[in-house]
Amino acid sequence: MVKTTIRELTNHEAQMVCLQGWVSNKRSSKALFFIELRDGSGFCQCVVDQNNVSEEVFQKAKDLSLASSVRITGQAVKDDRQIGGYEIKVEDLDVLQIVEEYPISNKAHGIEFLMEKRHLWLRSRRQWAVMRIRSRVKFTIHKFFQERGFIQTDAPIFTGAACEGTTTLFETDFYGDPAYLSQSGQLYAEATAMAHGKVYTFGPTFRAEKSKTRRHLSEFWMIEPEMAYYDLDMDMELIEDFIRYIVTDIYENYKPELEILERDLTLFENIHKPFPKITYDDAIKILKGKKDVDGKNAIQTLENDLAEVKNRIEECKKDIAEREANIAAGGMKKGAVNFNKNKIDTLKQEISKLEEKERNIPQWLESAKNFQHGEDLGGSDETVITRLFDTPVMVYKWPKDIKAFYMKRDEEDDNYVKGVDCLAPEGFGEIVGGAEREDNLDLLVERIKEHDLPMEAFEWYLDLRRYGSVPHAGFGLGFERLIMWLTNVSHIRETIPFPRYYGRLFP
RNA sequence: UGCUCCUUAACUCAGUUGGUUAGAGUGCCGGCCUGUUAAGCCGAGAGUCGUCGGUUCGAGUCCGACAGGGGCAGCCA
Repeated sequence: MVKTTIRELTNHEAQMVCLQGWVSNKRSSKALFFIELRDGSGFCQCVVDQNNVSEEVFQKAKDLSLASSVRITGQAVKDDRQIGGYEIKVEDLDVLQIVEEYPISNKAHGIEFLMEKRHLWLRSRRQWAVMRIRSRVKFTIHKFFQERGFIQTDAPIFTGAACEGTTTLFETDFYGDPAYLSQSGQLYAEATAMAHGKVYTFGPTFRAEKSKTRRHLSEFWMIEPEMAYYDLDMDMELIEDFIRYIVTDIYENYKPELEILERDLTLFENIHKPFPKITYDDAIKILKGKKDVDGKNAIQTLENDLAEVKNRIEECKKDIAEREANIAAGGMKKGAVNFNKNKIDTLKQEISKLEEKERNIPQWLESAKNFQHGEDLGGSDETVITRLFDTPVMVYKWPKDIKAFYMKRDEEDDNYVKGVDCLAPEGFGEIVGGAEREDNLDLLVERIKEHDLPMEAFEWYLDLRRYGSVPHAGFGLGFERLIMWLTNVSHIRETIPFPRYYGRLFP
């Protein structure tokens, strides 16, 4: 008998093994118990057969409850019906603790309840899969940059001033002086890039905006590469290689996790295609329906969506009415009545979600149709544009007034800057924001004044242009947004073990 | 911060134009079933209807304030 983990079972086929874990589900019949065990490395069904075990072991199996901790000894048997491909024929059980009543059942829970129980929720199958992917992506990011000669450098978390101005920051007391928690490491990355050539930072970032949306956190992680002697084109090329590298790695190595998450794999299968690169001006034309993408029109697509939603609401209502009539007619068995009542509840919930969409889509249409050149793309605008693509899209050459002060002016047209946003497909929206940086001292000073930023706070930054200024570029990637996109979880709160956001500081 | 929807059992939700004792499913507990994948079937227990105030003979239901949550927008990653 050998102590092992579920993930390692493939090396112990037909052998006696001992697994140490927790009960994640239990099903029973008269002489059989199916115990779904998780041990951190995976999930595995363990079968307790009355004919195979002692009376005592059978009774122990009967007493096991959800989340109880247990050591299970038995034979590892290959079974293709199981998710991990193996099953344990149990011979002995060693119970460490029987749990009275585990708060999280295998049924529906709301996000608020689950967040209160986040410390337990992390044990659930989907959360487990998300955290494994998070870990892998973190590793792969380091691998990507290290393989290409980048040096990882750290930006400070306490800062004396806002890096980019506008954002709301968390204020702390730093030996009597106000200090702010960092909202970006980019400016510091520019400094270390002038020391090492190619660098990246990977650290936590803090924003004190009172945003309660599925895309925002108060504390999140950012990756910010910065490269000396890079221009915007090289920057975009790097972004594309980087995203393709990560997506490919997850696709090739994390299929079981993607399966648990029920991730549609279209994204992963299309990732080899070149990412379209379009200018801001073209993006606006697409948004306003004046330019099609592969024969798909943005406004038309949105109108079709709305019609589809309305149709579906009607279908649901009809279905509900029929089921209610059938129940009222009588003569139905209790089980069938319950089934129909459940179905009606499900349909009602679907309707309330659809009605939310029905309220939102017309607003998105309005926003798209009335979009004025020079405005920044809003969340819904990004959704509208990226619905039309099946790979990430690069949008570059932005009006200077809506972008940060440090972006380099476009040599061809003074009104634009050499910035780029990488938008993820399937309506997801922005995951990367990057730019070639302004390397001319006078122009940079001018921009700081235009943005009304405190010049003295940027003196050290201006030194980078005084002493050996070179063209350079970089980008910033929101780590949790990337994970959210890869795993397709509905809320960014699920992509970090203990999320911090407006109204949430515990657990 | 603005708009909008919501708060009823441990969980997810029904509850019609205000009217006796408040409904279901799930979970927990008991029973049945030899292969289940959110198993199934039968049974039992479980509620200060978010808080405060108002209208009314009567409020889960109507009105107001407050608190908390979801969605969207803004801000952004």
